[in-house]
Amino acid sequence: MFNKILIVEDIDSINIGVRNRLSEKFIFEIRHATYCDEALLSIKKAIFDLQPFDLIITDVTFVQNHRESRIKTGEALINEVKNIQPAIKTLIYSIEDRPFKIREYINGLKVDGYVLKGDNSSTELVEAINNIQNNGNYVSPALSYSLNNTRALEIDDYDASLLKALASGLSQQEIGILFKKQGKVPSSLSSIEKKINRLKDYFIAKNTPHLIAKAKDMGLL
Amino acid sequence: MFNKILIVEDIDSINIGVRNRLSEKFIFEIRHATYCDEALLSIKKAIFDLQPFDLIITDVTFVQNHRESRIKTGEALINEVKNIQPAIKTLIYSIEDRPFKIREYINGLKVDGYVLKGDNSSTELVEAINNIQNNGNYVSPALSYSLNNTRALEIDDYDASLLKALASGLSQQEIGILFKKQGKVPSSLSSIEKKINRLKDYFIAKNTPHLIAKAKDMGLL
DNA sequence: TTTTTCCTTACGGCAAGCCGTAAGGTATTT
DNA sequence: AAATACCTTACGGCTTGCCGTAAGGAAAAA
Repeated sequence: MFNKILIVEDIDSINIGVRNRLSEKFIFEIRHATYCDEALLSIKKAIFDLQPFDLIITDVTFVQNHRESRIKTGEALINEVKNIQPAIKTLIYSIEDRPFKIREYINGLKVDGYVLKGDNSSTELVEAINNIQNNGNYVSPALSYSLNNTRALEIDDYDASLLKALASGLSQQEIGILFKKQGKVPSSLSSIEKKINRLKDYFIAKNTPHLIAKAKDMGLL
Repeated sequence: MFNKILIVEDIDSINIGVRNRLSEKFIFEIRHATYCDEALLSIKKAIFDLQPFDLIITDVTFVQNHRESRIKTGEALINEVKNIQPAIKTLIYSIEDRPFKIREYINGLKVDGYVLKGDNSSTELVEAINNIQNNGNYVSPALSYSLNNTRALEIDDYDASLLKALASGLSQQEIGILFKKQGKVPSSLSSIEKKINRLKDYFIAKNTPHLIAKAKDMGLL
């Protein structure tokens, strides 16, 4: 059973709503932080006080406001938190529904739960916490379909950096030079042409600007 | 004084949070809808019952879920609501912070208030409602700076459709043909080249893919 | 009205991107 | 070990985009 959890969320309305619901359903202590640096500090202090958090619930995106936070995203926060407390359970509570991103969180970040903010999300949150308490996982039902759909999966690391290079204004030649420097292969002009062509086929894009627009729309950039 | 308000918001946590706060501070009746079609229906019914809403508080973006809603955005909702009840007060409560968009809402849509979701937003919401009750306006302080900043203002209608055409994969020639057909001027290949060039200067973009990426980032596409 | 300025259009040379073909290399299959 | 398939690279011709110059036309200033 959890004794203490931390919610990281910068929208106060959500904070109030979540706290309300969770304190109806659970008896653990609920703390919250409105930005990532504050969250990390709380985690550290809790460890020092020998009363560590059992679970951290965090959003991924935070609005940049007056107070500068070193850690900008929930993703970075989870990484840092796991460095100092590897056994902590993690749950992402976000509106982000792009499969590509969520796969990153689940497979790369190894979060225990992913709840999509929506019209039933506080109920899902309760269910997710119950699962995680029993060492299980949870992913919002609305996402299971798109996660099993393989479409975005076929874009690999190479393709991603190629798109990124194009979006940052590099010419095909410059990309070749960059990739050679980075030891990325293939790096010849010819191969880069071919790779871009494959991407255009894949996204059904008529030319490079079109490709960039589509990649942006799909959240790959 | 307001007697009855409607909140349109599809994230339940926010709904709970906002309701909580507003019912502490005000005595008016609070209803809510989780999607736009439901909201419009409530507005119509309230008029029919001779107990119309005084204020509608709505988000702009809604996640597309199982139940299909004809009206997809808060923007469209406000338009339709004002058609049937022109005197109703309107307030947008959203995370959208791109100046270009917000100008549209305030100048085009003539909303009475715009509150940015953030770590102090429920307090702002209270202040905004107080202002609007006295026939005033309200815009979140965090936005006043970027709204007065003229940068994005210099992009006119022509530029916008040019960017859109590029993002949809048209070649410069094709754009010329399209513009001729639409009676848009200038439409010559040469002028289109020049206009694109101006945009690249403006956005400090090295080439067209780069331009599209930047335009997307700034929310112009 | 005349002058000036700004905008649109046309053209030509050069660079970048596009596309097909072909050769060499590497990994996999048999 | 040989054969096959796949990937990387190279090259040439063609199209598109890029950039400067220049001429014609419309609106604004004098």
